[in-house]
Amino acid sequence: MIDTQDKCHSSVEELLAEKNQRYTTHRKSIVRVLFELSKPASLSEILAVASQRSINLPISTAYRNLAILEDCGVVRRLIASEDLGLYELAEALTGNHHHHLICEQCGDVNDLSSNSNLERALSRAAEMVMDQIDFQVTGHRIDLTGICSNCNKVDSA
Amino acid sequence: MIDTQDKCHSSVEELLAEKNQRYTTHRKSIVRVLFELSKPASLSEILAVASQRSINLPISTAYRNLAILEDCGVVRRLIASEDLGLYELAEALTGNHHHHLICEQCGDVNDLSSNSNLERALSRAAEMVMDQIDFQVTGHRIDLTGICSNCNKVDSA
DNA sequence: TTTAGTAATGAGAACTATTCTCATTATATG
DNA sequence: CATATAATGAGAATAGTTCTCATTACTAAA
Repeated sequence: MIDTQDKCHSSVEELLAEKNQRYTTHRKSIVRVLFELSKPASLSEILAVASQRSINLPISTAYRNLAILEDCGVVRRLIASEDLGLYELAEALTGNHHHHLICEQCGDVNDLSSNSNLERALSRAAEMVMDQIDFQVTGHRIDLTGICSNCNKVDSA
Repeated sequence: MIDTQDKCHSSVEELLAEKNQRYTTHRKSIVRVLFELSKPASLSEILAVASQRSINLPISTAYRNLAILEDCGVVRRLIASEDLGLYELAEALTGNHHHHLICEQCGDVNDLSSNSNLERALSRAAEMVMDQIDFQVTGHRIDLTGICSNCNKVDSA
């Protein structure tokens, strides 16, 4: 489990090097933002945080780099929101296996660290599936959907 | 559990009526296609099947009706594909609680009927989550990701 | 340190799924 | 039958994302 940003950056550097990619300033900025947010973020959120730090990150560069980082196993692009790509650091990088809490009202997505009971149940389920059908399971996604604390407050107000 | 298309159509009619919506020919065609495919389908797949039956379903009408059907609880729009909306009949309509097998290679999505072990584990997990954090869980999504039989064949060929 | 050669950048065009607009057509109701 | 409302369909508009291409920044060899 990667716990400091320094360790994170050096791991990223290795992953990029494996694919002959440079760890440029822009790429480092993106990883830094994702590390510090520690929740899935949309492109505009990433740009906003960068902008707060006077980092000018052009849209096309940001998308291109996110795609490259994804290809190198640094970033994962989630499929969780209706019409927005959300990005987070890959589990293979952080070592933090987790799932997501998705608010059905505002679309906000937050991490939910997994627990061993749930994971055991899922592995069993995956095995059952593999036995029964012709599909090679390599991973799973679990999202819990509902109403986040913010939206709950707004509703009752 | 709805097992015949006739039952399905009458349930849909009721659901629409609750919201003062008519069960028009187009809407019936969409429901029919989704019922018969019995797997999540993109708009273009839906249109293709309709077209095979000489049903001319304009894009704008199809989207509009899918949105209305979703609003009435007839259809569910999945978030499972990178850049395509996928539609299926809602579980509340069919009574068939299931999850999805998503092929990471071709993006194809298929149904996976759930089983009680898995569901029990998930409800427990949901309860644990609710206790620990401020998030009101109302549902869950589980996708198993991997390689579908088709892509497996192609790879080994 | 120069010099290629290659990689990354940035601005804006292009693309694509989806939604919107609005005039026309169909349907239901008094 | 008349009128109000709903649904339709063609195409414009929108928005997230990707592509293009000229420019700039690195890197490595001479």
